[in-house]
Amino acid sequence: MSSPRITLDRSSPVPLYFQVAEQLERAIVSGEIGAGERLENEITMAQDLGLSRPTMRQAIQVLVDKGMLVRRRGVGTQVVHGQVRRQVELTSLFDDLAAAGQHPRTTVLEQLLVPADEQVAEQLQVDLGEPVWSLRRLRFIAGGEPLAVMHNYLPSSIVDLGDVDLEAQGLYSYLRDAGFVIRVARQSIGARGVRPVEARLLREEVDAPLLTMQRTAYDNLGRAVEFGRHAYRPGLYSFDVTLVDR
Amino acid sequence: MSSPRITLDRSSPVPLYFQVAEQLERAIVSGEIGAGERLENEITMAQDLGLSRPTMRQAIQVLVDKGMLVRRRGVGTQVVHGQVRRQVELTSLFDDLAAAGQHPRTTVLEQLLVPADEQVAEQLQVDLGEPVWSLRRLRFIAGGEPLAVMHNYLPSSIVDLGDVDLEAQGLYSYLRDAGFVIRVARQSIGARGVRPVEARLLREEVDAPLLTMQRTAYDNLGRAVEFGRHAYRPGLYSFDVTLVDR
DNA sequence: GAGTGGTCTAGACCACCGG
DNA sequence: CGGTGGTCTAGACCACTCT
Repeated sequence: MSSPRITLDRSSPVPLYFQVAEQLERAIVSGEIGAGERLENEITMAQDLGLSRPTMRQAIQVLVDKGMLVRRRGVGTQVVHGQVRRQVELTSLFDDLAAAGQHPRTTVLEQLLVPADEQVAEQLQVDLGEPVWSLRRLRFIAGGEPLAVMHNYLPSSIVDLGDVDLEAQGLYSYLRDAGFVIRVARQSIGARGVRPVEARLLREEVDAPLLTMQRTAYDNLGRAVEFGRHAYRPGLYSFDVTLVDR
Repeated sequence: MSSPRITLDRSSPVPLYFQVAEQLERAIVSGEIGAGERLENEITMAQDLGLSRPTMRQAIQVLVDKGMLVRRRGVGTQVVHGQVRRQVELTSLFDDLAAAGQHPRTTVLEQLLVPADEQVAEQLQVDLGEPVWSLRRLRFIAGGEPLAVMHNYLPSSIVDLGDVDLEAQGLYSYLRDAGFVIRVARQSIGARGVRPVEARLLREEVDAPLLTMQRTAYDNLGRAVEFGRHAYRPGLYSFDVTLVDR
């Protein structure tokens, strides 16, 4: 039965439930609360912190959703076994790698307006043939090895990529700066053989397998903001997903 | 501004927030509430249904977590654009396909106790060399085409696979029947070239790309129940994931 | 300023689990 | 049976967005 020390700052703009969730998460990843260990019950924890029970529950729910805690009615809440993996999050590969301490380099191969093909039109909810930004980039990891070919499409009606330097910053980072709040993304992950052009860019053999990802991202207005077709070298990248039953 | 008709059954054991979420989801999927359309505000909806606002919020939150709704403070709640895709859920491939109306056939290639190798021992939290169930299966889609080679490992200390017919039912279905409640699973999705044995089983060319998935599943006690290394034919299968920022 | 979602409180009753 | 999480109520104040 574990009860890590948690401190609250009621003058902070950070919500109380989030402060609690953050500190609980730190206690779990640091090992202060070990795998399989049980937490103090919700009501006691709430009282100890001077919080109401719903607020305490909200804090715990955050970690349940991350797959770090498991609740059982009548029994209690405990830490899931197994090492904690970093989650796939709503960032581009650039931010992903930057966060992981890598220093990714990017080459822009193409950045221009093209007419939307059928799939792009459908995904971005624009008319067939309507001009959309086409952005093809080659991404390298720290050592200079090519990692991925990324092809993004953005509706020209809501984004202007004309003057943006996407070798200096990631696409998602730019979109955030431009005021887009990405809330939802739908990804489909598959595999296929490398194509000749890609083989040259990625320095792969013919017949090499590639990991592919298609993604459509939506902002907080529900609009499709970006659609991408990407190909990764499978030795250098994989997608980690945590599924939680609720 | 849309307000679908929702009926509540207060005598039902199904939670009220869930009844609301279900009916809202149906209204969205069916198109009764169109993409981009705004919902009535939380307080009004709650009053109309005779619910408290927190309960109404909980119902909406379910659909926000599924990536179907987007909330904006000061503005409202609206339906995300784009067609709704079926989610990856905590079921085995068998259940997945069965639910999709396919009738998968399965051949068990191997079902015996083996000593845990390093990766299995780590994932299942058992000692190196400890006996674990090794289950190798070949899965076919309706037409008889081979779809995937699946290799699962289960700790013999908590599961007994000695007498189980896993050609008749899926692994996850069996685990549920045996009292295991799978709550969390961590998956890693990648790609690689087909191996000779697999090529024969899956009727693929040499050098064909395969989609791979490793998964460790945990039950509601936080214990690792199953670890699997699987390979899929990419033309026949892909992983669809919805990411939601919260 | 009016309207929205975001957070928080202080209770209540219930369903389920274990001893 | 006692203890736990699951659900639900009826409010409150705040932050943000739009007009």
